[in-house]
Amino acid sequence: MMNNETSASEQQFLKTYNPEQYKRPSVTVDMLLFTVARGEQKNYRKLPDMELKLLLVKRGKHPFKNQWALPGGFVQVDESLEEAAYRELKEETNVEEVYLEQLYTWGAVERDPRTRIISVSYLALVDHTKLTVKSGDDAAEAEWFTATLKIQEEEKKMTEEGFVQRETFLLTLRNDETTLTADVIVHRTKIGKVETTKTDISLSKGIAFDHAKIIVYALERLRNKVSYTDVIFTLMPDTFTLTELQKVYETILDKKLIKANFRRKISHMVLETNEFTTEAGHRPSQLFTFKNDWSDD
Amino acid sequence: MMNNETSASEQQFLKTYNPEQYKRPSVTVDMLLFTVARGEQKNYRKLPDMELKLLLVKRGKHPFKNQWALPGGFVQVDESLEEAAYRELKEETNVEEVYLEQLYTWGAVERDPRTRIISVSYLALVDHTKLTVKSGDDAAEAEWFTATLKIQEEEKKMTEEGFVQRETFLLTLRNDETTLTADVIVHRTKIGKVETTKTDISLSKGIAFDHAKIIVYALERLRNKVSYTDVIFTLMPDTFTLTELQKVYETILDKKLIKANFRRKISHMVLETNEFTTEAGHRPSQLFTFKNDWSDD
DNA sequence: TCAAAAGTGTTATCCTTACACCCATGC
DNA sequence: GCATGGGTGTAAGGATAACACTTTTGA
Repeated sequence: MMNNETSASEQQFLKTYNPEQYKRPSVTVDMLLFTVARGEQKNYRKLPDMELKLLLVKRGKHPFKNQWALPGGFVQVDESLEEAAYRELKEETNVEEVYLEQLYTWGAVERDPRTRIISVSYLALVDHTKLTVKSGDDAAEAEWFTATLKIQEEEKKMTEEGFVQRETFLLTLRNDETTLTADVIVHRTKIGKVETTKTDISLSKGIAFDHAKIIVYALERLRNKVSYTDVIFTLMPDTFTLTELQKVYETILDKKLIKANFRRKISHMVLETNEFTTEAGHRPSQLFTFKNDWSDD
Repeated sequence: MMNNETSASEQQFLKTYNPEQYKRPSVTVDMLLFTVARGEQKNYRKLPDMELKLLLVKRGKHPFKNQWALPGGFVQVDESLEEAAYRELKEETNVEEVYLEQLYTWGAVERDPRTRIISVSYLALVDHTKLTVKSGDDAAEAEWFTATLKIQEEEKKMTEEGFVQRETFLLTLRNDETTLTADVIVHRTKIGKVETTKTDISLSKGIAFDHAKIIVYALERLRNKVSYTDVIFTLMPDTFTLTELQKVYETILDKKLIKANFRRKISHMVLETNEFTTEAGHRPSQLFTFKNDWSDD
């Protein structure tokens, strides 16, 4: 890191150097890459649940050594944010088809104990059947964790001029080997027209930096998006049964749905195929595909 | 700017200086501050329209000298993004009660012709009765412009694997002295699971940088937000008539609403007062206030 | 008197919700 | 046979959209 010699370009740089201008934050891109995969099958009849998976990398150095973090890296001067995001994706996986959306930009001063870092977070959704995670070539080990977000407590008090709300979430990221957890408390306050949201991590086991916050934010965004867009299909394989689709909705929304109503609601977004599942221990079910042009019917 | 002397802290800095690490983007915060104000009254009976106003500052230096830009500035190392946003607001106005929300982070490489800049944009909404814009003390002149966004053309073609969509917007920012316009074209493409949005400014008269894009983005976000939240009330004075409220909805949504239906829909979000308007050239109308606790009924 | 807006009522239609029922499979 | 899921029907309640009508004011 230290450098005693002075190169020509460095000389050039020093000529126009103004110390004040470098007292500025650096920018990283952090990636929230989600997929869906079947959980374990309890018996020959019962269908497996669909689990939501998030990719994390193990940190090799301090701070937060041996804890798990979101994949990410610095944005270079010659690449746009989207390019940096795609670069991150390519570094970790072989993704070709991916849904990518900018989530939020995190800018608290003490986010990173070393220096001032501003992180632009991106949500990426992929179909697990089209995906393999690269391994080995990067020093960091990357692994999938099953993500669950449960609301523990919710409290809302109305005040003279607004309200004070507190939601307590339990975030769990589980693996064959590892279980990471975090208690995340979201404080929402409204005084007149001023609305403030403050998110605290009251306890984080094994999740580096403020990444538990970011993951909770992403999961909440995903919950919202799923109910008013068709993003869910970016998580599905080319063909799927309606119950599989329903189960993905259910894990993301963390809520049971009524079959008949669910099917009516999504019927205009899917297309029948002539294929059926077999040997499932129960009546075969028809396979469907996403109907690209559902929005104009 | 140039500096020939070398201070102690600078010496210290140079010891650990690594030129590569400074090839990094700088971060600014850009502010989209909106209010609502009554337009001109056509005759003694007719109610004035409600106009959506945006605050812009005139650029004093190159690039884009004499063009109008969003108020904004660099994020310092010792302040969070929100702090930087509030600082910007305070620099331009006397706002106390303001709704503030992070919009989007803009990161194209050539956004600023001078250096690489990443801008985090914030949406701010204020009630104009509580607001005055500071003037004089800053070199830049700040002024309010009436913002209108009209869809000129819309085209959507379905393809094998997705669609190609093109929307053409005409953005107009009007003042007593100045009229700024921009043609903004939003290309939305979907190929399989990859959805891309590319926004181009085909013609920008008097609006600096890529700020026309950002303003269009903000107006679209405002349109969405208004239809599923209660943000609209952050733009309203303490008391208002239902027709005033309806007119604000109509200018933001750029769409006429049916009175009876509108009133039913928002009835649970407002509270009657005992006051009425007078001397309006027609039947007096009751004044209402925002009902803070509408969400739990 | 009358233009302009304030304010309310009616109806058809659609969407949501909850629940009930029958069907098909493979061990 | 039966557990498990596949698949459909019905009815109540609520929200939405379009339209029509009455009331009140001030120049």
